[in-house]
Amino acid sequence: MTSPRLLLVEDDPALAELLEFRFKAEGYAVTATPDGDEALLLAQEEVPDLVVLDWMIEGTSGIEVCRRLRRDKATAHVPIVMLTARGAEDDKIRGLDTGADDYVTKPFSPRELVARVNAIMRRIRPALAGETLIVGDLSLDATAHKVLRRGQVLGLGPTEFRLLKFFMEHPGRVFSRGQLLDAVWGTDSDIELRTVDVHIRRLRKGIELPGAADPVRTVRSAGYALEAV
Amino acid sequence: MTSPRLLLVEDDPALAELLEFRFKAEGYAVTATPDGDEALLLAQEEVPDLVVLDWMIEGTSGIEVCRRLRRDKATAHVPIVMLTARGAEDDKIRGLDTGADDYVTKPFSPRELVARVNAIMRRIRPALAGETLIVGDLSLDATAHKVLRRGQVLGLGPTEFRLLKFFMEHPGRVFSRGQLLDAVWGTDSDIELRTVDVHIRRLRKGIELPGAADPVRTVRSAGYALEAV
DNA sequence: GGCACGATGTCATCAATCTGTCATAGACGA
DNA sequence: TCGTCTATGACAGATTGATGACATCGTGCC
Repeated sequence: MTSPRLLLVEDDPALAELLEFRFKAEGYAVTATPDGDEALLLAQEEVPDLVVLDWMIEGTSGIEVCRRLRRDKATAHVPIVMLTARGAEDDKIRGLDTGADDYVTKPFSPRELVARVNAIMRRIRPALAGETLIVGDLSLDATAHKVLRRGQVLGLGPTEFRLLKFFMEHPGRVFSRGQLLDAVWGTDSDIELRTVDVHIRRLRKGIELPGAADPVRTVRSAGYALEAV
Repeated sequence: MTSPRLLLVEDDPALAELLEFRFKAEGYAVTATPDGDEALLLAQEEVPDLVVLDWMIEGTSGIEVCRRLRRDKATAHVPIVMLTARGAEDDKIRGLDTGADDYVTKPFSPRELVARVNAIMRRIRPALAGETLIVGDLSLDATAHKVLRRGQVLGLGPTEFRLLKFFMEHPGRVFSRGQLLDAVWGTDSDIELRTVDVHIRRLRKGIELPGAADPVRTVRSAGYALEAV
């Protein structure tokens, strides 16, 4: 399993280094930058699993970075943890309303920040935190690379496994073929959109059980979704 | 769509009342109790969408409640926000590690707590956090691409879906056929005005329910509107 | 090296559904 | 009543998704 990718945007070199060390110790793949604009570029290049963002940074301001991350479809759903100065109450709330998922007030203990980030990771990408995903009668253990349906072990190919995992991380949501290609195959893949259809079919075939409804919903002219049930 | 259900566990009557008031104002269906054991019973009876839990409460302690909520399969995935005393750093981290999703340190501003709860709701249940359009007995979830009427799932074609979505974004307003073409088909489309009539009919047929009035209003020589009801 | 095998990406084709237009019947207001 | 505007059923063409087949590629095994 790949480590969860964390983008750290912090312009105090000492603090940045400390946090990078801590997060790496927790098993995160950390990319750090002191600059807001560069952060946006990095986020576009490779979408991180979580962003830790200082409010007061060089270049584009923290809230602006937050807003832009939210505006771009690819990064719109990446959780953001803001680091704010103590007492700036309005800033905090504005941050949360802008789309940050959490904030931590300086000065903070690294342990606290790590605990908060872990809590969010558990919630957002349980598979990355070594937990079992459960949607309807499906359960997927990313660590063991195992998928069960009603207790039955299913045999899925690698691509179908990643596809199902992605669906289970966002149950109910509809994704276009392009989004699925980006998420499951990678943004740099150069693959026919129609190929997604074929893998959807393979996934369906892989998870079908007699007497159980097909949880993969086709949304004409929009894409596919995993039925939340 | 129903309001998100929030279970509030707080034994300070004044604070409990204040928070209950605030959360109700935000559109939550609040159930409040001062007692940890009762909280567990209530949570089993009707699984809430989110729990706000004071660390120091009568009966079973906060962390124990948290642990038990996590242990029970039905409530294992319900987000929990803890209220802790200032400075109890270890408690905070223990709380997060136990499975709480967030905590707020007393004394806190109700606005902050509400903002945090909203942020979590956005993340967890987008459908419950205002990303669902609701007009009368219709509800439309754009991310899941689903339309419900009185809880019934409706099957709409792509164009009817876009048409209804547009209407629901501007309930009550009358739009000419030209405006509808621009908004739903795109400004560069080159389509007969009369075609709108046909899709209005298809939309009506798609959302009709026995015993329910037609919410699409025809305004002679002007256009159509979705009845705000 | 040579072979078997599973995985993967593409195609061609079929079936289902959707769409825009018409012609006609019906409703409404003056 | 008349003229105007809307509702409706039918339809052919266009999209879109499902499916089976196939060539390729890499891996492990002999």
